[in-house]
Amino acid sequence: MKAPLPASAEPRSRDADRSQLAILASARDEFAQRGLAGARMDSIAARAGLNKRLIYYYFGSKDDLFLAVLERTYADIREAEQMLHLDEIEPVEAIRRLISFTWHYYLDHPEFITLLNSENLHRATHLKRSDRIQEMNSPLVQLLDTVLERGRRDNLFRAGVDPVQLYISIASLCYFYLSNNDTLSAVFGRDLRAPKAMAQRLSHMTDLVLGYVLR
Amino acid sequence: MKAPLPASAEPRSRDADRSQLAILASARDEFAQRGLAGARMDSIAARAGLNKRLIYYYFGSKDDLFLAVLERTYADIREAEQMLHLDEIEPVEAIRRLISFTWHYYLDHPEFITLLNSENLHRATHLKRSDRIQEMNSPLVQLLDTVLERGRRDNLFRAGVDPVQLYISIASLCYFYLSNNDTLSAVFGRDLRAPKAMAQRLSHMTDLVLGYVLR
Amino acid sequence: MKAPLPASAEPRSRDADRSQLAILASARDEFAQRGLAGARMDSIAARAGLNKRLIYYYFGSKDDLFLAVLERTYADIREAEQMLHLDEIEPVEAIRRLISFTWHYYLDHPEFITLLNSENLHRATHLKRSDRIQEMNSPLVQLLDTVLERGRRDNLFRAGVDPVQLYISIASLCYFYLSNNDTLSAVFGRDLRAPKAMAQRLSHMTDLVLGYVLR
Amino acid sequence: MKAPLPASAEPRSRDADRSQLAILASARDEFAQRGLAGARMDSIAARAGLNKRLIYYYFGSKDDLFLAVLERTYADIREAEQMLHLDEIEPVEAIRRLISFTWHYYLDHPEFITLLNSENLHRATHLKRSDRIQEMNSPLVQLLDTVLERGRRDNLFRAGVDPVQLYISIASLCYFYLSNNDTLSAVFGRDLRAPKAMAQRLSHMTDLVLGYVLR
DNA sequence: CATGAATGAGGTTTCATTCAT
DNA sequence: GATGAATGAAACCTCATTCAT
Repeated sequence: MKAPLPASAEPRSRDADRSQLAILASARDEFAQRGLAGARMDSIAARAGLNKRLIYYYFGSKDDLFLAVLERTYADIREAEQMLHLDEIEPVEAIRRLISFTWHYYLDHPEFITLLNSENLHRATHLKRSDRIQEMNSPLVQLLDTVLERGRRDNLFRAGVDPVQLYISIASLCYFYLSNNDTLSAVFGRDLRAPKAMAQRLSHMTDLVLGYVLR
Repeated sequence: MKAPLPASAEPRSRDADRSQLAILASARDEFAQRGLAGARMDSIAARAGLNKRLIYYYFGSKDDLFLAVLERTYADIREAEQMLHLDEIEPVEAIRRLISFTWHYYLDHPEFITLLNSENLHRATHLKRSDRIQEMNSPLVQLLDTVLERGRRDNLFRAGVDPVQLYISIASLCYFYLSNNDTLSAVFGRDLRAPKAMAQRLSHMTDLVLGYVLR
Repeated sequence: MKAPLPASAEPRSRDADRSQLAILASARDEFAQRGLAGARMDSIAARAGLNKRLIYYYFGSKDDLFLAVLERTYADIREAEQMLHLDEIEPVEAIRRLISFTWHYYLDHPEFITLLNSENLHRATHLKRSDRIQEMNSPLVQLLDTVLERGRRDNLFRAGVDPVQLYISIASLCYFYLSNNDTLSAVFGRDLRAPKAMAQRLSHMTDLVLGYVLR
Repeated sequence: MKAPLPASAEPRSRDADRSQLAILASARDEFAQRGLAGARMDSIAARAGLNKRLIYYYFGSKDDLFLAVLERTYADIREAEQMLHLDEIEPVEAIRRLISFTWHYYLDHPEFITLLNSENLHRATHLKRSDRIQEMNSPLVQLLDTVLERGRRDNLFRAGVDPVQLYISIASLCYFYLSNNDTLSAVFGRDLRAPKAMAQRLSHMTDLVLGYVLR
């Protein structure tokens, strides 16, 4: 999950690229762990093993850096989604795969959740400023639409299911359980992160969604 | 939405209770708007119309104040839940009412969402320190269990539904849509807060859950 | 050493006297432990088990309270000195007794040392303001003079010993060892508070002074 | 007396060493004048002509700065002691020189006394944390031992004199008179700082110590 | 490309003291 | 006589950012 970030476009200098990537990676971790206000530019520099001044040289400001991290975060998940190939498998299996993918992606990328929470606390002000905002729209919604359509045509799925709503619901089910795990565990007095609890959750979510879409 | 706590009064009130409540109310708003790290003690004092020193006099520190706000936040929702009386209505209606309540409570109490997000960013460290943590457990889980049981006995509901999982799922569906509304709206390029979208969401969530629990 | 302070002159109210004494005692301990700047009015009130406002009622301000503590501290040692009766014993024994008394008084009253250090840090500004400053002059200097005179007349002691200088020297030897005990122990790497070290110190001081005054 | 550390320079010096020395020098003066609790970081920065933030940049905290000042204070006196060469002169003269040096060092370095008093008020907690504590042990104790041994071999000095005790006693006699000068002057009602009084004191101390060590 | 030095503004917290009863 | 409530000033310390090399 904290694998080296892939290199960007045209390389000017190996060192420059490496430095920028190191900053992005350490910024992602720091913002994810402490939130935007809680993150420290000093910590980001220290984590990256680079001078603080360099962050400003490459990214301009804390907020701009945060946006850069967000953009990369979205790029990463969109890239991972490319591997799903929901259009190549049968509808029920496609639904299962989408739930499983969403679940495991959030699980493997906890920074995704806390970064989005931070951005939502800020009313998406950074994202709205982004030039690449249209690239962030998931192609999965479109794909899910065709999956639902195929399922319905096969008389398996119910009609009238909105793919956007379903996509959001699947995200909801996975996201909330993980994002609120600590408070839920504290309040319920049990460890919702235990392997058994995790398996039960995935199973429940799948039952819930399939119970709904299947006729 | 900020009803339970009375607004701050004229200064020099010499009314300890009123001062504490005013601080709690303004702290709740400030923490909710800016997060724990982003909140400013100065702003909290100003919002409450009281001297900053008084916050420390009554609450000790920023973290202790945050915990006090969390405790009250949980107390508020638990109190609201008392009104639901899920045990007095028929199972399908009870499910509908639970979803509707959850949805509208989050809608009317946006601070609930951001406060919990802040606490989860901090791995529930404040809550774990609370003496009243056991009081935060929702009685709804127990009630939901009896609802499911009644539904099953009437041959309406499927068997084997875990009330904890279902309770979390209903919370998930409502919470995520609202908590991530800004980023979702930005990325999808449409206003998910529009009245029509909101109505569709409530309808979808109800269909989803009922589609699952009904045989 | 922290024995209840003796009651003052005309009693108005038992409670009033008791409160004032409690404040003085707790102030003495707080000032002694933390110095004037380091002492906290809150702590003094808490130690005394009384309301902070009462301190101002009785003593006016932190500095005035400090002076009150100093005055009492001097009064205490002057009172203890009354018991010495140096004029009733033979000269050599009188010298021994004076050294021993000084040593043990400082030992039993560590607050004496730190309070005086605090006042010296402040260039004796409080004492100079005191009305009772003349009462603080030790009668021992006068007594020591007669002791030295008797010793010289008996042909035991050398002539020309200034009683003020000797009085200060005896105080020096006892005071410094105790006041600087912690830094000395740290630097020398040995525990100068150990019983054996303490006994050796008293013995050395006695030898030093007697070695000087005896012909 | 404040010689060793160069005075602060023009701002924007961009000279790390000079800045650190300027901070140390001004911190030494501020701590010496007001004690640890009474010292103000603002004053230290102002005295040094540097930004307050820089103090934290270089020294971390008020307590760490205080320790740095203490370490330098000890280093300074140890360095001065190097010049004494007690092993190169005859025993009686060596004793005289040691007393005179101690007296004049304290006289020229009043900060030495108040800094040590502050550290003793804090039970040597800073020193105990120091890595360089062993460097603070005075080589004079060892030298004094050989002086005493030589004097005894020449049949001049008495036997059985503990060099540690004597070293401490000499320090006591000089230190206390100066450290407690203000309260003593106030109580005795005479100016113990007057040149004549100062000369008498040095003379008395020398007589006292020599009267003891000489057979 | 890279960095150590430096800073102004502002952060949380503390303090002696006063107010109102 | 006694107290809880309240405060303005200032304390220590932190932060994002810029300077100078």
